[in-house]
Amino acid sequence: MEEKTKILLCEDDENLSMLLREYLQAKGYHTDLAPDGEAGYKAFTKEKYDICVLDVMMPKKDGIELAKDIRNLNSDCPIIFLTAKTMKEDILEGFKAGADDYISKPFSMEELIFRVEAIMRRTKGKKVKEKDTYYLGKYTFDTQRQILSIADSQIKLTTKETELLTLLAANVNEMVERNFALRTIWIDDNYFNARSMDVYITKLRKLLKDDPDVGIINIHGKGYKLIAPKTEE
Amino acid sequence: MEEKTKILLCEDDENLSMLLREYLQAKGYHTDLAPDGEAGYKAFTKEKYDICVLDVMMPKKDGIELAKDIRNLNSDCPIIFLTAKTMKEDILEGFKAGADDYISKPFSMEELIFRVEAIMRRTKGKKVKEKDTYYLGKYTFDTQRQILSIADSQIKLTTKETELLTLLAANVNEMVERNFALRTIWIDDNYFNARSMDVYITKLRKLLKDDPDVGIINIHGKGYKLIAPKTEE
DNA sequence: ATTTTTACTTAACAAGATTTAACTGGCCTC
DNA sequence: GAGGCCAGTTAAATCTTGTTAAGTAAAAAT
Repeated sequence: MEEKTKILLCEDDENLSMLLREYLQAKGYHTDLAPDGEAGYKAFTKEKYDICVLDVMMPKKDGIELAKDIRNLNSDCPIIFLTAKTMKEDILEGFKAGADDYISKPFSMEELIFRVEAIMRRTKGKKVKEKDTYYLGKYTFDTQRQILSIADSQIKLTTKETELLTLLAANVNEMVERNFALRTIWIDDNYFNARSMDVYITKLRKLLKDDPDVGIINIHGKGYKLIAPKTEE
Repeated sequence: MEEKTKILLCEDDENLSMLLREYLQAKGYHTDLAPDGEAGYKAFTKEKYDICVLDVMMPKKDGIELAKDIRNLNSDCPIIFLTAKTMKEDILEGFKAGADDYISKPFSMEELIFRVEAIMRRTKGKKVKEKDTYYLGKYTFDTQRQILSIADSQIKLTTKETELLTLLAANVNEMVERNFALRTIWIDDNYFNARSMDVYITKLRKLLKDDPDVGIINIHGKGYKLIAPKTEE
């Protein structure tokens, strides 16, 4: 059996951390949460992780301290910091403490996934399974090239179209919550972004109309579900 | 045994210099530190360096003075300046004193590495272990000779074309941020340079149009991604 | 020394992507 | 079945990217 990549996520904002875990899970990562630096350290000593994502600002022990401690265990586990946007000093401090990368808040979850995968690619070389082509009924959707094809026509999708369709395709025949999609792709789930997402749902529906077995349905008040016939993996 | 590239780093902020050394070391460079211009000069007379990275603002003897002195030893050792972002005058002075390139603070370490490697590529021609030939679908891209070939046609690329394509090729199938590219290649990420980069993206797309599996796609508001089929290493 | 070539930048405009706005209709509750 | 919220659609506005051509400056050639 294939081993899942294991991520240790230290973040004191529980909202955020639950959300991130959910998303990482959907992407096939196993994620353990720690609400502060001390808990993070404890978790790190008990389990073997492939990657650590540490908030810089945390109670009890901040991310920088924690990173140093992790490095002291002479671990070469890659570390990604989450920092507030302006804190250039944090970033420097972070690199000194042995960080591999950092992301400034606010960030979209896609961004996090992207960095995680970039690091896994660099370090492990393998282990990134990251599906990049989905088969949806008669459609083929290449997330790398941002191309949706059916029969012999290829349609180039825009970035947002790709992001949204990727999210839906990663959860075919399962519901994706509106807010989850908004926060994943648009970062903020305010009124206007919600309208914007509506617009993109409309666009995707048009793009997907050539196969009657494929479509996006709305679950009132909850979210959307991409419907497509099951295919062999 | 392969000789390491030797870098002389003159920088009075010890935090920063230690950090840079660590990073350069990780990238396979040997780095000597000097905390001020005089120490830098002394070090330079004693050792042979492949490249000098000088902070402009330093106690005792500033980077400009030091560069002049280094040039007086009729050395052709490449020099990179570190300057504060706003100090346009420094940059002019620096070039007058014989600089090869400069980086404005704050900069990312990737940026520094990239510049160092670009210079090594230009000057030494050798010694950079960094991959110097990329295989992009049916294309072969020789960064040393600045030649892009497909089938039996060879196209000579200009310096800027080469730099941009190298940056993209070094991150195939991954996004390169617009600003990163701008700051790395054009040094400053202002409006006009951004337009200029657009122009070069267009040129590269034209050059790459003979293999449908290769292309540069835009990630709206973020950056570019060079798409190419995966090849065995 | 003058012309020619080359690399690159600036300008101007066209096309594309995304968001905002305005309006329409559906669904859900009471 | 009326009122309120949620979703769908379309078009306009805004912002980003793409393209082409003209402009500039330095290098190379004559």
